Amino acid sequence: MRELFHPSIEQLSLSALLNALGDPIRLQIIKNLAISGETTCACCNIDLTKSALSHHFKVLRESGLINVRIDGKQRFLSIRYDDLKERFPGLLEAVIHNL
Amino acid sequence: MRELFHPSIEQLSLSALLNALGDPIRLQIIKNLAISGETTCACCNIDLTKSALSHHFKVLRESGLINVRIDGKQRFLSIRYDDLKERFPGLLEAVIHNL
DNA sequence: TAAATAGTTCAATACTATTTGAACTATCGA
DNA sequence: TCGATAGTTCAAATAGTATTGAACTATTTA
Repeated sequence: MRELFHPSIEQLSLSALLNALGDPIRLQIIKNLAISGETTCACCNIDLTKSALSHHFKVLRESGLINVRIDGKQRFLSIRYDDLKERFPGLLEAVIHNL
Repeated sequence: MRELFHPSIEQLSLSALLNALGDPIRLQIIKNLAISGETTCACCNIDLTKSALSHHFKVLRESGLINVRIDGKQRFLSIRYDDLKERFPGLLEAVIHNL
């Protein structure tokens, strides 16, 4: 695996984003990323197997909420603030503000 | 059935709200309510059986997104703007603005 | 009181999501 | 190159959600 799929700004869907956010574990991941900035998958402090975490990262990535940057043997996760702000202004700000 | 359960402001949960919103049909219902104001269940213009619609109304009501007021043989649905604004300021505004 | 109206509930089915552990890929360091 | 590290993918199990039609409740109107 070299490149990971990330939806373009035009491909973002409101219901897919809300659906991805509507899970307590994924919301916790977003909260951690909002606090810590870019981090690796392992830095999420969530008590789940790594394959279950990988599943949630995939849902977040494919919905457009996060960017996954591959660097060596690690993947760095970050919230796609600018893209989300452009497509759905105010939405992510409101969610994060209410975490 | 005389009284319907509606969660109090303190009982509202962000992930339950986002989960309720993260479904295209329920988002369409919210859109219709945002445009039309209070309406009956039958006024949703959604091509689903009435039992399926009833299910979605229940999810929206139990998550705290809508209020259901019984009046005679009809139920009038409306968005709980004020309660949501108090508990999660900016959230619903952002969603509705991006519908 | 009988029929119509508005919606809920139930049981069954189908579909979708979550979780786990094992096997896998890719990269880095010794 | 060997082993460790970081994470993905797969198959299988489980759990949860959505949909339908039929039966039901409550209310209104004739």
